[in-house]
Amino acid sequence: MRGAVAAAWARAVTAGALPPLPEGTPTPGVEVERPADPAHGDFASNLALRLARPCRRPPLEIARALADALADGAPDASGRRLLGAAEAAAPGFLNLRLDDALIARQVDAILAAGPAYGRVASDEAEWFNVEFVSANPTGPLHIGNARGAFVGDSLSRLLEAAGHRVTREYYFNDFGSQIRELGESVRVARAGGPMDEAPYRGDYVLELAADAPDEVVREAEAPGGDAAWAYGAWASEWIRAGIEATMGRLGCHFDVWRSEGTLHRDGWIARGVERLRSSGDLYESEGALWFRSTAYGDDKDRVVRRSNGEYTYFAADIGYLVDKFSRGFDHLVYVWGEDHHGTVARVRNAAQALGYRPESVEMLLYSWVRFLRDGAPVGMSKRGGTFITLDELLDEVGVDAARWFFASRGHTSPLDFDIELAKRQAPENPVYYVQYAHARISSILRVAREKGLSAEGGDTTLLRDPIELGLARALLRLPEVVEDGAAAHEYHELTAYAQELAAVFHAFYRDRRVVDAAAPDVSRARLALVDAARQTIACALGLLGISAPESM
RNA sequence: GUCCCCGUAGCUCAGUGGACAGAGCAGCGGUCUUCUAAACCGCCGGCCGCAGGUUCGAAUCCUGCCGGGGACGCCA
Repeated sequence: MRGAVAAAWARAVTAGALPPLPEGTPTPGVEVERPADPAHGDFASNLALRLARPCRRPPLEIARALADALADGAPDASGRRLLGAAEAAAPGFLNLRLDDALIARQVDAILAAGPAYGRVASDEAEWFNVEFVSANPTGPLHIGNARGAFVGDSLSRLLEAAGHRVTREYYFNDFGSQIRELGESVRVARAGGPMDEAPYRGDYVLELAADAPDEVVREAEAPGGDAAWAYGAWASEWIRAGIEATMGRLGCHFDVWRSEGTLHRDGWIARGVERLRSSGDLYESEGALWFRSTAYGDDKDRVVRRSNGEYTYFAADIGYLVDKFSRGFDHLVYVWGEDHHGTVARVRNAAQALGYRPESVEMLLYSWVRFLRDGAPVGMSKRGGTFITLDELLDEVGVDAARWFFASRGHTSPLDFDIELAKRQAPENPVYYVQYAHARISSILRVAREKGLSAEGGDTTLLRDPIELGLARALLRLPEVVEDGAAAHEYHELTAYAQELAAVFHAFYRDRRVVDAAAPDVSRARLALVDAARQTIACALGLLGISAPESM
């Protein structure tokens, strides 16, 4: 569509209907958007408004010239009509309407695409590494981890739909003192000691203590054995497996579980540091090794190796960068809580110093969610054990409702999530509104089958009235929602679209009867239409990891 | 102190340069003998935090201020 407008502009200039741009004027980009008001057509361009000043002509006059030029060249290369109408509107918008027959024909294309409808083939397919959650395995996932989990998985699904390849990755620390503290907590629990002396005090520590297998206990309690380490190593793996199970419940499966320990053992950290040293980005001072982050715009240099010889977390970040890029990714996405804001600059700087394109490293920071119960904030402390687990949240409000809640908000918005309110409003939640549309259509299809009617052989050229075409138009927007969302790394437009699509369907349902034994041809055409609608809703929900029930 | 995010309807949030600022929930009033009423229709509800500026046009961009959250240590 953008190309059609640009071509029309060129034709208008050649034909002398519009003056050429004066020398030295930057060419305005041709912008085409979906107007908010359907009366303004399927697409609209502000090109005339942008050309008014350089061309020294009234915008409306320019818009008229563009509309005329578009009408001249309406049939595309294959001779089909794309445009139904092109008209100028005050103050200078160019409103475009697709040809109705073309819209109706697309219903067949949607049905032919099947569940793959909405998936876009990208000209510039890239391989993304999306790293998210990455909570240390010192306790079960809690509601504080929820947003990162949903954000990361929803984004991954969207990128895949847009034709990219995605590796979902979870990074965890099985190396540092936190694991030792976890093990110590298990030891204290087994010894029946007072838990308020243990570093971690949640109920799950008691469960771990009770479930520790004999061989772990033998190793831990052996004379001269390192009890904290032995318990910690076992417990952290046990917890990690639990995290994997919780994520599986959300429909999220990580491709790679990367541990900081293996990063050290496999030499990635030393390798990364060495590369920075040879590129001259490191220096020693006060016995510590520093990265010259200020050379890349940071406000201070950053320590890589402490004076006691230990690598910092930042050093692990450096090694991890080298590790990730060595695996062939084009693009790294880090989904982090906003508390990581301070580490963004140094990691990107390190990537640049290592010779990677800075644009290929993206940090997606999400804002905190304030969890409430009947208006009162829910406290959260992993060490103190006073937290609500993600599993408990899912038990209470359900996977579909939770996924919708997080997917329908931009990740930079601070959110309030009232658990009691979410449960109480569950039936009114927009996610059920969308699912209901899917169930309703499924029901129509069932009824049709009982009456011997199906979409099979439906002639979509019979779809001509505005109600039918309005629904068909709504269906056609899915691919561009996917494309735009993936390009912007924003998925919440999908929820808005799904809701709107459901609303259009519900209105259609009110106004047009689908199954009518007296009019089998119309019935079959409309069955094709609603089946395409069902499929489109299922695709949109699928991209959000939400189920599409056949009945409710 | 420096930096980042946010401030839009009673509540939770979309909209981030275009055509009258939207949705859901909550509230009020209507609609089921007919493919699922978890639906539909109508009403109520906004100095888009405040003040300047840029623009043909600003909720959107710039500056300052106010309010909320967060980050800044050779910490992990």
